[in-house]
Amino acid sequence: MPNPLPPGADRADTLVVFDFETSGLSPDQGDRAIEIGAVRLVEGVISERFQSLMNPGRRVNAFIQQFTGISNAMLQDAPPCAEVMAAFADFVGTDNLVAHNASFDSRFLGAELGRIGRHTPGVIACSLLAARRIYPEAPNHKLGTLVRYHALPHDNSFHRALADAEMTAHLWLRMLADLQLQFGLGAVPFTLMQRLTRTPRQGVAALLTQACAG
DNA sequence: TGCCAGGCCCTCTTTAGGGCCTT
Repeated sequence: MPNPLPPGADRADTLVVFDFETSGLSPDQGDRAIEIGAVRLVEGVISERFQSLMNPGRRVNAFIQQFTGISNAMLQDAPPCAEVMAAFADFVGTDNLVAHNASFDSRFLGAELGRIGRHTPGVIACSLLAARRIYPEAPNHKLGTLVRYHALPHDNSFHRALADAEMTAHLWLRMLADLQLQFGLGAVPFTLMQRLTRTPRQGVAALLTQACAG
């Protein structure tokens, strides 16, 4: 179901978590999206899923095919990027967004939507930056490591867009739950998570304590 | 498991360098 909350509702558990598979690391170097996966969270529950391969109009290299399991044959039969991204923009609507290492996914989101004259008005938060602050003791902050570290649900389908988006959503919800438990917060505001990811590590406890008191 | 880039973040820093993350 679409987000039923009024526009502007400040909840970190109601948004769209998304992930791209791409032909490389930089849209500025000609790399394109080849798959997008997303889940909509509504008050902490996955209510909708979005997934599609997309044909970038060029072949992807052997490394990407091996890394993602997405072959050129699969992409040849996929709808074009423009069609998929238009549908994704409609799916997102005005919701806020979350991605793991959002600086990467937001660059591709902006590049692909820019090609079709669309944009998503919501703000993008980063689960990687949040995890570095909430779990500084983790072995590292790769998505797969954090999923295993917290024994979060997964089906071993790493590096596919929908699977990674679902794992990111579970990680995000786990972080919200841990903050609620540790600091006695109610529903965690999205704006608080944004501030968290911009706060130096040594200032995180003070920020959350202040949020709890306020 | 690498390269391509770019933002974040730590430190043997700030007039910089390099590791971590993403595909």
